[in-house]
Amino acid sequence: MTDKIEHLIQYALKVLLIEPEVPISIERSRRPDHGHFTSNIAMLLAKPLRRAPMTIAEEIVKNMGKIPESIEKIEIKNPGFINFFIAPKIYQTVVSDVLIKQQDFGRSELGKGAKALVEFVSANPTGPLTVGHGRQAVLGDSVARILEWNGYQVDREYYYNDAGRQMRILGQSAYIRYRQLLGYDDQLTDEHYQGEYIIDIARSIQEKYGDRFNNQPDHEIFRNTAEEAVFADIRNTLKVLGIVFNSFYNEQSLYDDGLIDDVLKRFKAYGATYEKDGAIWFRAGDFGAADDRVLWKSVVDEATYRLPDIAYHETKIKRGYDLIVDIFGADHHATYPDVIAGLKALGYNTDSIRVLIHQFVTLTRSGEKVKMSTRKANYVTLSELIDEVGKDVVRYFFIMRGMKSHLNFDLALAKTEGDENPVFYLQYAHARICSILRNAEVKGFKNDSRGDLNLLREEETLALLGILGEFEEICILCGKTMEPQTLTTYLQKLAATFHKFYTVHRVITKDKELSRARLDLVRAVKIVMSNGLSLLGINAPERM
RNA sequence: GCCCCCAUAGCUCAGUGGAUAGAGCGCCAGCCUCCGGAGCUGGAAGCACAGGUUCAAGUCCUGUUGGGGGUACCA
Repeated sequence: MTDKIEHLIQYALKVLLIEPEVPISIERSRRPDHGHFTSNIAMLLAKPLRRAPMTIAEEIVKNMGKIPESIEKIEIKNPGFINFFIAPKIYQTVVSDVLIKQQDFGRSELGKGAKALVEFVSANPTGPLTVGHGRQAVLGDSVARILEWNGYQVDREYYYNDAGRQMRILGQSAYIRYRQLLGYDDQLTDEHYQGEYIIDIARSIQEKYGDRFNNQPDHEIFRNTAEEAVFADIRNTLKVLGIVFNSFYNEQSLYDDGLIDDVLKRFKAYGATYEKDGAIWFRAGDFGAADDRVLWKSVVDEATYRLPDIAYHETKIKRGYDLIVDIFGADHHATYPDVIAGLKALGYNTDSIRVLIHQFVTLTRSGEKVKMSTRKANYVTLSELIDEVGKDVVRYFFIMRGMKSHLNFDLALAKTEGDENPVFYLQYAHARICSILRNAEVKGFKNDSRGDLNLLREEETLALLGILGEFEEICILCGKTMEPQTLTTYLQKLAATFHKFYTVHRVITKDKELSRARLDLVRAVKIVMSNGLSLLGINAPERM
């Protein structure tokens, strides 16, 4: 539709011998009395042409040539908007479009089959996933789903660090708990992981091997058993949320494959490093980052996390991904410029990398803030949260706010079942439609019989048709911005418009023709709602 | 000190530079002879502050204030 309108405007501009320096923008009107689409072209041209926008608008409208039937009316409104009113006939075709495409309605070819890698969660296996990880998990998975929907070939990847200090401490924590089980009075320090799960891990070692590893604090069994147990728990939690990764990439393999040495060697060869105080520094400042950074420590003979991070990202490029999406929490926002700088130093173009930074989750319980720290173990785990409120509510809560906003997760509110939870509003709309359709079947309406869509013309009905028509562009918008929250806002609007329609108009009436048309309409709403929810990984229930 | 994010209704949040800023919760007043009242209708109530850019600013820029996160040879 916007194509047609743009064509009309372009035609008029040609007649008027105006060459616009600005792109012609056509938007959906926000208010019904401003038509369905609107253009501000006259106002944009006012300055270069040095003429009043109203006059320009009038001339454009006068010179559009033949107006297609699909456009019912064109109005000019102060201070120079050109408003287009679309014929109901055009609006009504959305319904048949949805019914034909079914579960594919809304897909786009934005990505043109390009390979995309979405890296998210990437929590080190030192403890159960926290509520904070949950936000990232849901965000990342939703972004991945949206990209797939828009024609990308998407892989989900989890990167974890199994080579550094944190894992050593994890092993030590397990050892100390093991010693305690053996009856010694070893104590954990603040540095260690305090969680109950460490005791379980220690117990499993003790049950299997007794005191065989006593006095062997550095034995790999502690670290390995802990890592394995924690990872099994993490995978399980993610699975419950409906999140499945294509690959888990571990830091150790970068060392094993010699990639760390290789990157460092090239850095040195390119003169991107220097030595200072016995450490090896990267001239990150020369490649767009704020400050130079240490790559190789002097106090211990090992790399800082930046070096493997850079090597890891190089593999993403080498593995042939056209789009690389990194999802980080706000606490990591300072690290990605170093990675970008590192890749630039290695000679790569980094335009294909999109870094999405999400803000923190503030967890409140009975009005009190709960600080989340894996080490202190005074947190609510993601898994506990899912158990209490269900997967759909968890997913919805994490995605219903923009990623740049701090997310206030009120446990008390989330735990209450019922109408406080906005996700039910969407699911209810879907279930309600299913109920109508069941009812229709009982009354003898066939599932595949189509009605005369021309009968769909009341105010509330046209509003619903309009919302349905927006779905495709919303999907594309989400694909570009990678902000799934736009979709939740849309689905809320869709549900609201449907509920309003429902209260005003009966779907199944004595008028068979009208009933058939309205059944088509609600079937279309059901499909769009279901497609939208599936992009967020949320169920669309038939009954509630 | 420096860097990043945020500030919209009593609370939690929407709002692709456009024309009268929207929801939910809470509060007040209504709507079931009829497809699911987990719904619908109406009411009170708001863009932190000060400049600037623009025909047009909640939206962009600068500053101020307030909150969160960074700024490590932890990740």
